[in-house]
Amino acid sequence: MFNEITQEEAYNTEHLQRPAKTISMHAESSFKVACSNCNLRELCLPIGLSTDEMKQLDGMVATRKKIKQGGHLYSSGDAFTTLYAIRTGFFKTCVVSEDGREQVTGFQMAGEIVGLDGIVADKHNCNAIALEDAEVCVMPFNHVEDLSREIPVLQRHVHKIMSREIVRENGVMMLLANMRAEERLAAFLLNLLQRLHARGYSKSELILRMTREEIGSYLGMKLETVSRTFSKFSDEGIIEVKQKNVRILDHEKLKTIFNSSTC
Amino acid sequence: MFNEITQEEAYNTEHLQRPAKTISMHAESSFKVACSNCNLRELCLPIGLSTDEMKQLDGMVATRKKIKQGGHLYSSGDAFTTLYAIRTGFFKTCVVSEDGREQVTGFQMAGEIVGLDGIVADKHNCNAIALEDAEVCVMPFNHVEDLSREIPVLQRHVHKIMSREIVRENGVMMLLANMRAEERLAAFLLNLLQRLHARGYSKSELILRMTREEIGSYLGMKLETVSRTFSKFSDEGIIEVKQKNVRILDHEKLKTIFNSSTC
DNA sequence: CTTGGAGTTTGATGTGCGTCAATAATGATG
DNA sequence: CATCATTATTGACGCACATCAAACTCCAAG
Repeated sequence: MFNEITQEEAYNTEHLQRPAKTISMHAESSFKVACSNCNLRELCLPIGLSTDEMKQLDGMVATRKKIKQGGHLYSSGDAFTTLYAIRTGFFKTCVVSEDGREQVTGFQMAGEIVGLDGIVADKHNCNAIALEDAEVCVMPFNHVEDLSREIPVLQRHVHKIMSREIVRENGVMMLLANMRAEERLAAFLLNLLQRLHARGYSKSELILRMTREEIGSYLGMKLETVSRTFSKFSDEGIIEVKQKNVRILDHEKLKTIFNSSTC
Repeated sequence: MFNEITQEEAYNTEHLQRPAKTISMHAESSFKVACSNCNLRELCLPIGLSTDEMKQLDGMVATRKKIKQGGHLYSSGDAFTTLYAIRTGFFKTCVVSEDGREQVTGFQMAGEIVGLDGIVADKHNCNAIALEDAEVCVMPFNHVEDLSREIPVLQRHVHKIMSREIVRENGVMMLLANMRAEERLAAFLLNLLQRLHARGYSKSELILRMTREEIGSYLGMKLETVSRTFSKFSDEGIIEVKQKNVRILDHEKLKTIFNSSTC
């Protein structure tokens, strides 16, 4: 039987020293908006910063900004001025073609940086939309660049973040061009699990913040196929699915599906 | 979108009367290896450099390197130390999955930068393979970073190059996830034409440096489908195809195919 | 010249996923 | 609580592209 996963349960595992609640309490508390105080600094910031450098960095975040579920952090065509570090909540980024087709290009969670698409043309190339109520750190890009020139380890960090995005998208291209529906969904789940695990969440259950249609868009398949594939995994005892709640029953089998050329 | 000329590239168009052959002759000549002498500097380098800054930049390229057709500029897993600017020739980059499936992630030509995938993990994530005899400028990444800290306009340029790659890959994701074979091939041809045109080549003919299989890998379709789609375009009087040579007869129709939701 | 291999084209057939449609589950709202 | 909109599930059917197969072109080596 599938017991419903409450948010609290899913968000609270033995690995999690800092549950999300605490983070948002800090945000409301008397602490200054400063990276050096931030619970997410291991995710956002480079390691090996000196105390002085950390102090310099505290100026990087100009303000914080709250976005309601469904709200746009930025939209395609908006002038680009800042990057955003996600503090809480879940986002999707998507491009829209001339004829109106939407393509989800990624899902982003706490500690990840969005807005990099805007640098090349000084305007954003996609929409960033909150999939749940969220809060971000606003980092004016000029400021990031100024600090990068002062702090080489930050400079390298910025380069790595951009390179990581390039490599991620290479992986998505492989996924879209070569893999079948089951492999895509397995890859998607494993990727989400791994990133959530790095944030202290369970390796065996997760709550999907996005709809089947959004998953489908990202994976290049129709929502019906996403649903069917979930059902298939469920029938095979690999996962338990109840709407947005997913429990992983056979992590190994999921991995096998992911990198088997079952053709 | 996918085939849009970026602001940065657009300004080059009028300046480039010289075909690639002239460039490689210069490479053999007595000119010192220096960006300030390079015919491709409008493609590789930021605009608005002072004479002093240009002089500083001349140190960026450590050496040049020739790669024979089929040779690897770098391979997946290789230690990352340098970026490469392509001087002459044509490259493909491709990732290989654990089970051996190859995915072409891009085709690169003169003036474009390869190697960005290596930054995040200090080792390369893909193979870069010459599709014809080629020459590249070797730019040690430490050096690029050092100079970026000195020259803000170079720093911004590096960021733009990486952002451009991210945006390009967003477009490819749209292509792979949403478009049908004809749209993909039309997009591919238009993109190649636009980039070649920015380098002084004809808008109405091109020579494909890659095989049908490589095109197919990039576009997420089988080589037979690539071939059939070429034949279809040919039957419809949109292009003329003779092996690797393609002549565009109806540029407008190609554009229509590209962004029509013919569904 | 001939030979062989790599690349390409084209046809016949199969299939994974899209499309269309009906129903169910869920959450939001008054 | 009832109502409605959104999201998800499931089935029946069709199609775009993959697969399999054969022949053709081109070019390099002998």
